[in-house]
Amino acid sequence: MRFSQLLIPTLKETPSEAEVISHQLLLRAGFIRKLSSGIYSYLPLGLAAIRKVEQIVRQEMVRAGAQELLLPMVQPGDLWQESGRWEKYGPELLRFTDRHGRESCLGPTHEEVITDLVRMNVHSYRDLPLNLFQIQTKFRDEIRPRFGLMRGREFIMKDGYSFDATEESADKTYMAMHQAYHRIFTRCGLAFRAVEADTGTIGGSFSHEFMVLADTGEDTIVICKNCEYAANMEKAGYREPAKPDTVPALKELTKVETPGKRKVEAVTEFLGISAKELIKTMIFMADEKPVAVLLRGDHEVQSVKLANALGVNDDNLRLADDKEVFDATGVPSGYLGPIGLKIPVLADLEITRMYNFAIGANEKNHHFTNANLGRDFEVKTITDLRMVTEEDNCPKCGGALSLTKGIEVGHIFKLGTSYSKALKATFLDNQGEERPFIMGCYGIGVSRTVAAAIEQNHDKDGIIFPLPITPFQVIILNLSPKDEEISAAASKLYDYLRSEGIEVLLDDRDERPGSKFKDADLIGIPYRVMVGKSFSNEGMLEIRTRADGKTTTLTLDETGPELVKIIKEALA
RNA sequence: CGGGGCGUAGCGCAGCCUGGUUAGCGCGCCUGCCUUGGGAGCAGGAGGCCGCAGGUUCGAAUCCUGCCGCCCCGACCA
Repeated sequence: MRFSQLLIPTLKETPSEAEVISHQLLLRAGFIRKLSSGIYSYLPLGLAAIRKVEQIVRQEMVRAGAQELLLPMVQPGDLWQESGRWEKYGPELLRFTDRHGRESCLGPTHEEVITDLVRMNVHSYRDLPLNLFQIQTKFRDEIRPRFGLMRGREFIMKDGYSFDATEESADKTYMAMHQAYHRIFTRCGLAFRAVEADTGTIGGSFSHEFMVLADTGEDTIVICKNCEYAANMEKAGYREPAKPDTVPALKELTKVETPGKRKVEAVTEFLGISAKELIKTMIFMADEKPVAVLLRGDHEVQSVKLANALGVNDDNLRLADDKEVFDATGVPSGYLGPIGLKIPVLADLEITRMYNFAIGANEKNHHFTNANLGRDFEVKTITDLRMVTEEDNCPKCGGALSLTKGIEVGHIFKLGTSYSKALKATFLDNQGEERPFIMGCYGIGVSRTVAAAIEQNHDKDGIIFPLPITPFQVIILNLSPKDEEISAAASKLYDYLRSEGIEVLLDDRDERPGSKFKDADLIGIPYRVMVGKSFSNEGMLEIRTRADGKTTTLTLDETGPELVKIIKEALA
């Protein structure tokens, strides 16, 4: 394509609305434009990058045995009523009524539709397993869209759904998808980790998130520095340290006055102890009923772990406010402790390794010191309820853990039979018995992947596209469009590369060289060829790689084949 | 939804506090000259319902009220 004919509205300045780097660069490089909050138009370059990712996704899905179809975006409310999600899904589901008064919605995901399709058309184990996917624009009325393509309301997603007859087969499918995802993100040239994710209240057996490692990621993930272990915070475990051989002597429980000392920091400072020698008592409202949670002073609650321990939905769990705390315990917050508490109490595992610790006395302005579990109070439910820290060790190998940020670009999920049961989607097995399909679902945020790639690959001058997902592989800069000799050389190279199947952009604009260099860097095309002065003087062209700025000087006849060679090798 | 911030030319901003002629600046855009290896220079030019609607005032971009939009922080997710 010729630059002069493409819509590439680059910007010299950064629009103030863009906070993260991918958003800024996508805007500046003329890849996207915002229409409305969380809704973007994809301009030619942006679309080209998206298509590249789509193509990789498509190839790997098909390679893994999935087949592509395309499902409707507008979906009848009835189906969602049937699955029970019309009520459950919440305001993220954009609902509307059509002219006949039928309730409808824009598809944020397609479990209902695909399950309906399969239940109507697949009836025998002989037709299984079945793995279907689509690449489509999704709409989720996000509470807060942000970061450009990273979290839009409208976004392009690959969603796949599998149907198996047996657990073994379903697990095999899951593994195949796990591998396919691995290949996809590797091919996209991204640094990523597959992390274990929480399966939530749906109760599926396993789930992995594919996270691109980037500082601007919205999620914190835990990775082992030593082995392959990786998990998100909701799921991350740790290796329990060995119990000390000898239990220290239990000291006498003592009530001390701690006037006005409510926060962990204030209490520990006042008592002259560390936060590791104090147990804090937090009150949560679970389904609007109060529960107390015991944690070591310096630890933080992991709400999903807590929700799972309580058997409630994460959405229905929140920290109690001061009034609720007082109503539930009769004690103002800040002086709570497990001794004599009338509401259900859960404790984090860590407290079983603590002795002679401080706790609230359930009395205003008082705490206990030298409290001990078992002697002074009992807790029925003791389990892992906290955020993992970098002080913890890997649950798999015992190595050091590190917390890093990631962008979730893919999520695979073994669903089991929750949807097939709800929608009565069944088949006959080889014994003639009716069984619900065992399902899995597999998502990839395609537009988000492009944003994530940019987060991971850029410098002060702009984007540095990985070759597999770049909108163009080569950009030729005609530095003197008015010079016939130079223009002819640029065109010749352009034609040659195109005939070799190379995706090439020819900057034929009547602009000064400086602007062309800047735009080429900004757009991030991996290889740049300069045709200018050195061609008219010495008959030489320069190839420059965007990533490292290295240049090679070659003749016109050498340049084309050299580029073809480099690109073919890099993509092999 | 809770908290914070912002709406002035395509983009980035000043002006607003302390109302007063024709609303500025940089970039971009158009024309001409000139220039051509890292966003040149000169000259000329186009482009604004100052987010919208009310109100106060002789007079509102500026003060007041309401609404709308956008961005950031939290809970959600590909």
